[in-house]
Order: sequence, then structure tokens, then C-alpha cells
Amino acid sequence: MPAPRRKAGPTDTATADDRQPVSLGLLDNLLGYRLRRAQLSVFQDFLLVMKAFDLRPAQFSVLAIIDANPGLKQSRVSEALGINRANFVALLDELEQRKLARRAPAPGDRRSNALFLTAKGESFLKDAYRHLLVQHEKRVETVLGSADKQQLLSLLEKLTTLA
Amino acid sequence: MPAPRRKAGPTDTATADDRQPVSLGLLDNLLGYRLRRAQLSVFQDFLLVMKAFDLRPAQFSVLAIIDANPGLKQSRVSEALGINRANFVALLDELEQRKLARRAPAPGDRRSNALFLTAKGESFLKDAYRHLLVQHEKRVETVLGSADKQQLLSLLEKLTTLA
DNA sequence: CAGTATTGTTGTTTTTCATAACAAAATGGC
DNA sequence: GCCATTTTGTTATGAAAAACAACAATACTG
Repeated sequence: MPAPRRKAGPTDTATADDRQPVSLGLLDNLLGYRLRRAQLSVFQDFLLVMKAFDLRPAQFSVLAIIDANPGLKQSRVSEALGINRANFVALLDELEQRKLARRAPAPGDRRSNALFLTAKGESFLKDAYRHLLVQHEKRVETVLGSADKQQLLSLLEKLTTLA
Repeated sequence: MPAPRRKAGPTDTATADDRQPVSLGLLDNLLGYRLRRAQLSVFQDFLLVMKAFDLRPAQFSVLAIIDANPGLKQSRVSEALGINRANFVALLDELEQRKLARRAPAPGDRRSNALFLTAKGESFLKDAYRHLLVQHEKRVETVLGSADKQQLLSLLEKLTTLA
């Protein structure tokens, strides 16, 4: 088969060409799609910024909840974060191995663990949060504006009550 | 060991009690956390609503992009959706097996595939989208209000340019 | 033409997430 | 107090999502 003459020009088909921007079509006003892309971007930035602390979003959230509710039972912590309790075990194991959190016997219930931050965990969380504010949230507010950020937070809160 | 007297009253420790609501602590104004929870809720609702069509969010997004950009090359589709091209293969395979999309030879490049929806794929997408509007987005607007939804979409768009 | 880059694909690994099962302990009916 | 049921933490397992490396075929560039 002879090589067909190409270089026929960009208008010889009705199909989408290469250089023009891709249309989002139905996705354009689909909230779930926009939400996912935004969340991915923010998490990616979070991950980058917190690489210095070797801390992923889920780990940070666990430390934050325990910090704000010391002594809370394990099942209540995982429930508050929407993490099922089976998957929560390994997550907590690692935080405990790193001496950031600890399981203590829950008063009055020998099945349960009451969770606490260690002293190291408290200062670690404080440092991590400060770093996050300066490096991460600052960049978020650069692209959003701080009034818009508050607005966005309240809109997202409404959404979470959906399911 | 004798059973210790319990029922000592809720104020005998300084630790968090059971029934009171769990504080979010540092998570309260952390955008990434709120974003993730909201996205999970919306995807969960999407999944529930689209169970009738056996269509997951990623699959829907692929159909929508092809529909809006017929003939676009495979690599450009996956790139537009932020899906790496290796993982895109199986995704597209399934849509092709279901006769919703098809790979065609790309004019002028024998490496590439130009992607199209089949006739069945077009009507399927249309039906799915209509169903989605009625069952899913309607519920979203119930909790948000339609003005707020537009506001939210534009805020999210800004965020996506972050990473 | 030679070297380099791109495209689609396969294979592998790592996360993430949901589910089932289980032992120990707590709870509630009676 | 006894027995059935429920809760808690845990292990194991599998599905789905995502990242990475390698490769053959093809395209591009000097």
C-alpha cells in the first residue's frame, strides 16, 4: 500500500482536532466532576507540602480528631471520619508505632480503646498544622481569596449532609 | 478481681464522653477535608442513582468527553480527564465491549485511536444524563439552591488550577 | 538515515475501600 | 443470674483506583 499523501490540512475531517482545547461537554456543570478534580488538586498539594512530615491527609485527620477529643473511643473516631473501623486499625497502628498516638484502656469498657496523642504527637501536629497553614492554605487563598474560601467551606458543609 | 463499681457518673474523667458531638478541631476550616467529605457524599449519591445504568463516575466522564469531542485521540481523552493512559485502556475496553464507544483508526497516525460513541452510546449517555439531572442534581440543588450551585462550580474551577 | 519521542498496551505494585468473620466483652430481657 | 443479642477491635480477603516501568509500533527531527 502506497503511503497516502498527508498534510491534507486541518479541515479535511469533521472530527476534533489536536490543538484546540477539549470541551468538557456534559461534565461542564456536573458538580461531582468539578468536586473530584478540585479535591484531587488540593490533596496533591497537601501531599507535596506534607512530604516533609511524611503525613497523608487521612493520618492528619486522625491526629486532629484525637487532639480535639482526647480519650474518645476508637470506634467513635473512625466513625467521625467516615473510615470504617476495620481499615482504621492499620492507620492507627502506624500512628502508634511512630509514637504520635496511643491506645489506652477505656474506663468502664474493657473492649474499647480510648485514644490520646502523645506529647510528641501534640507538638508534631502543631508543627505540621503551622506548616500546612503557611505552605498550603496560603496558596489556596492565593487562588481563591479568603472571603471565597469561607464561602466555599459553608457550601461544602451543606453538601456533605446530602448522603 | 472484683467487678469495680461503675456508673460513677459522666464527670469522673476529663476525657471526651460518648454522646456529645465530636469536635472537628483543626479539620474545621481545612479545605481539603471538607472537599473530600463533600466529594464522597456526592459520588455516593451518583453511584446510587446510576446503579440502574451500571455506570460509574469515571465511565460517565469518558462518554461525556468523547460525546463532546468526537474523534479525539485516546491519549488526549485520558489526559483531559487526568487518567493516566495505562489505566485508561481497561476503562475504554469495557465501554467498547458494551458497544457504547469504539476505537477507530486515527487519520494520519497509525499509532493512535480516534474515539467515538456508537449510536447506542449516544442515546445511552443522553438517557443517563437525563436520569442524573432528575434524580441526582435535583437533590443537590435541594440542599444547595441553584444560585449556590453555580457559585460553587466557579469556586471549584478556580481551585482545580492549583496543582 | 539515525536517534528520539509518542501512542497504546501489558504487567506489576501500591493504595484505598468495602465486606465477612471472629473472639472478647457489654447489654437487655426475663 | 442466665441467655440471646449487640458492640468493639481485629484479621483476612477481595474489588477498584491509581502509579510506574517496560515494550513494540509508529512518528518526528536533525
